[in-house]
Amino acid sequence: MVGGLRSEDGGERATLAGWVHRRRDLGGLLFVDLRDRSGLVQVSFGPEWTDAASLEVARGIGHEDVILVAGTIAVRPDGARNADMATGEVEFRAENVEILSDARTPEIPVYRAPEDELPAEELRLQHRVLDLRRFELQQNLMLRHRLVLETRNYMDRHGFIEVETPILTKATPEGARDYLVPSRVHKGEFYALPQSPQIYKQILMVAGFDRYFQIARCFRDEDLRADRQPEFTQIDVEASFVTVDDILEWIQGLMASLAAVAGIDAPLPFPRLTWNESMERYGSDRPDLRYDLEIEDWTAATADVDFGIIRSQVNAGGRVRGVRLAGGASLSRRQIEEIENRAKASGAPGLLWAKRSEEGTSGPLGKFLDPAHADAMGLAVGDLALVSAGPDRLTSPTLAVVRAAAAATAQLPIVREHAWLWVTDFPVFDEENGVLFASHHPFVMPHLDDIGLLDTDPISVRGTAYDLVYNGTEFGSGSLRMHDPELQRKVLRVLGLDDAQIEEKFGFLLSALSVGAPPHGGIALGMDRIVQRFTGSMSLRDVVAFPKTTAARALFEGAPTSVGEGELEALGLTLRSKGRTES
RNA sequence: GGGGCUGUAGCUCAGUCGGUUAGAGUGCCGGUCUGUCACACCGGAGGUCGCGAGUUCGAGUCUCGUCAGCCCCGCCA
Repeated sequence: MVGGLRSEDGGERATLAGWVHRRRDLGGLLFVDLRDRSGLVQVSFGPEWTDAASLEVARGIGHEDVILVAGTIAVRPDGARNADMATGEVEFRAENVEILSDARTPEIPVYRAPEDELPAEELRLQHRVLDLRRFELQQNLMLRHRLVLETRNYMDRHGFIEVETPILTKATPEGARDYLVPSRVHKGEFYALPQSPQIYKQILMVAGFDRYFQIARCFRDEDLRADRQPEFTQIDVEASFVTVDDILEWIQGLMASLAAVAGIDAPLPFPRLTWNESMERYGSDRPDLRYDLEIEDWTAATADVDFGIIRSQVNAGGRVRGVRLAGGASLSRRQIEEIENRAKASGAPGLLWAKRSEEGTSGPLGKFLDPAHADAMGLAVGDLALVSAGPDRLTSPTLAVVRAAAAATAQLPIVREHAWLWVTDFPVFDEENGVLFASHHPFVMPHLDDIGLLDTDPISVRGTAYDLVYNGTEFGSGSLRMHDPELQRKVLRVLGLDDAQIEEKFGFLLSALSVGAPPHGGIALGMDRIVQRFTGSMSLRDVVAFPKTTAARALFEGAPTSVGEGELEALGLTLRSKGRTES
């Protein structure tokens, strides 16, 4: 490993191998920066210590060639040391050299000068083998390895065993589209790739593997984003005879261990908020708590404000809520508009605001306020209130965006650089256009106190579900599960499934739950996302060795591809149309 | 499915109002050089301006379409 050479190693004979990162040919002397994944070291060739034949070979060395050099590690002469280089005290004096592999001129450079831009991502993905030689990607994948290793060690220390579950499986009940794999033996039938090992891990609980985990590959056939890949890796965990507290303690311990590997703070225990509190105070179920800014309820404070929008929304049962930016009155109209635009971009109908100065209050809402109102809202001179009036369903997401945008625009101070949070007691159900659906997945154990509400008011049934949030990103999500097949059946019925559908989709789970199922629960954590955040990468593509593009293509290996008639026929398939331009 | 941005030499980019020979840096090839580390210096090669139509006397530049990459919305319960 070349990157670890130091002056103490001076005088030692050695043989080094690696890639030619950079070369400097001075005529008589020739320098090569030799690279492997540990770093760089300067190899020097000169007539005084390199044999003549090797000197000739060295002249022909090109970028990215793989070479083998034998010689001595030498402390560099005075004035020739490089303080910017970890190995800058030493150099390797090559006595002879062998080119193990001749590289063609690389399509994209591995070496980059300090100011150089990265090549276009399209090219970096096409020539992934070269891009993966980049220092940053090597660091990312090495950290990823250490995090996976620490996960396995931690889970093992806590008595969990890793069990592999199938990749060729049955369509799972998550909401995403499945990747399907045609069966050759059973023509016309398909396997699905797992969106998660959810049902398998529950069945493992019934089978008695009371503490399970898996570094599990999952697949979802949905459109992609910077933080979404069609295949991704979860730390999947399930345990029997446990409480929510047991799981949260194990997992926050795991996160603290992983964070320590990455050199990130994770003080235990992580704070907890119920879903209701989180929505009330931050408008979001994954608030970014790096900065302090909370939503306030100003319905009472504005009860006698004679402003049409407010009165009509409150009369319709809505509330007046908003965030108060201390000193925010200094924001320009343009900055406020920017916040408003971001709120609108995420579906908000509009945003009201009020500034308070020595002269009084101003702004679309401000002009309807008198000093007493401003006092009641806690709005001091110099403050800015950003306000949304309406039903919580609309104002919460709006204010969540406003909160984030305002924090960015007003450059609110970061009060904690690493903000960990548990959000608990997610509702079991959600609804859109009058249709009820499972807000997490349909196996979440409802709170025992709320089971009576299943028939009367399902929307208010709280679940034993929790999310792990780091700096506003959801790292993972879990719950206790229903181990009583009758309760499970009931929830599925509430979701609108009839008995035939329940049998077809969940029969094997219900059957398993009927042979003696222990109470159990677990969580799934997004490994890629954790590595992304820990490395500070902008994209998941920088923490996955061979990622897909946003159109789900693999540019390096060139997938997907069309297949021949013969292969289709063996699978019992015919294509309706060929090629990408027909639909 | 929708919106936006980008596409010029191997790579990173510039290219004026539509104008006749499309440039720079780097890389590549050749040469000089014994302490460089973004080595320096001299010389050279390298272009389907993503692709296809259209407008025009004339298109890298304007219009339409299309492909690819990226970002966002929908979607991912």
